[in-house]
Amino acid sequence: MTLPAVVDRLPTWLLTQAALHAHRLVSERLGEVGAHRFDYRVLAAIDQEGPMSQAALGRRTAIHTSDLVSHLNGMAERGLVARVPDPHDRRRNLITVTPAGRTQLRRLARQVARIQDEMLAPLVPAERDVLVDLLARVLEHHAGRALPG
Amino acid sequence: MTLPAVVDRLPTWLLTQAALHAHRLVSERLGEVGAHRFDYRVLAAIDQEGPMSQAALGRRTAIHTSDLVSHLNGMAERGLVARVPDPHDRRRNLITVTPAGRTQLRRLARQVARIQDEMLAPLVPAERDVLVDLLARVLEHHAGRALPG
DNA sequence: CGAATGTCAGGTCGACTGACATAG
DNA sequence: CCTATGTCAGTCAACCTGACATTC
Repeated sequence: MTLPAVVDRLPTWLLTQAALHAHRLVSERLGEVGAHRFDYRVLAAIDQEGPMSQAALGRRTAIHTSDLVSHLNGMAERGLVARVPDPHDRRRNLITVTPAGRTQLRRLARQVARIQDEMLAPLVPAERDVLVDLLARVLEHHAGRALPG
Repeated sequence: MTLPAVVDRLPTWLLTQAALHAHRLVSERLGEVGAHRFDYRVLAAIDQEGPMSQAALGRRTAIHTSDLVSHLNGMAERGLVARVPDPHDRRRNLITVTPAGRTQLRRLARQVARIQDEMLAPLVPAERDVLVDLLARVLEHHAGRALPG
């Protein structure tokens, strides 16, 4: 492939292009095990922090509330999560992970680890850490503003 | 904002999130000067390498040919580029930059530089170089495969 | 009252596919 | 004949907006 020399070293370009590849990889590899991109984020968030409302889950996972609704429908149909009414706040559903969801989470965690390795194949471990640190700092800087929803 | 702790250090997550911010920044800041995201890529590519066919331009800029058609329509209407028939290959249009296009290119180059600075604000120059290097290597590794079109 | 929650209907934009006529 | 080019119509997935009823 002929890379656009013009723009070759532009951070915003490199980021969006790398993210495109990352996105494709994740979608493909998770699709191979019958999962959607969002499944891992959702399962891991609840597994780690316990059942929470859809609004809280959306904030945690940066999935827009309106998208979360239909995706939780799908995950509930596949038996991965369940909605239980919050006894203390009747507006809320507490989203819980089913046993099948926990099994799937373990499988996805392995798959996700493989995906990271594939994504960063050309970098040695120390370089991967550096990349992650730099990206995390950039992200933290921008996280304050402009998270709509 | 509450960042998703689960996924906090996952490269693919960090990349897609950072790219989201980058994308927003670029679209907003270029919109402010009446330009589309693609304008800079297109103008810079031709300015740097001379007039070329739409197919070649698409390869250079990683803009899909079918999208390029309509965007070039817009840029032509705005007087930034012109299509001239290639005398040696009657299938081709050679895309050329008009004087107005060159003026706009200079303006956009300045704006793009500002955007990079805003994007990488928390990093010192040496760190920015490291980030760019790492991303470029990752991208080069993935560039071989899966560039559809 | 004002604010948060879950739901839905829909809009926009970017990446992509498929078809086609024309030319090499 | 097979391939490349330019064009168009249209799909698909993400991200986002706006509205609404319910509950706090």
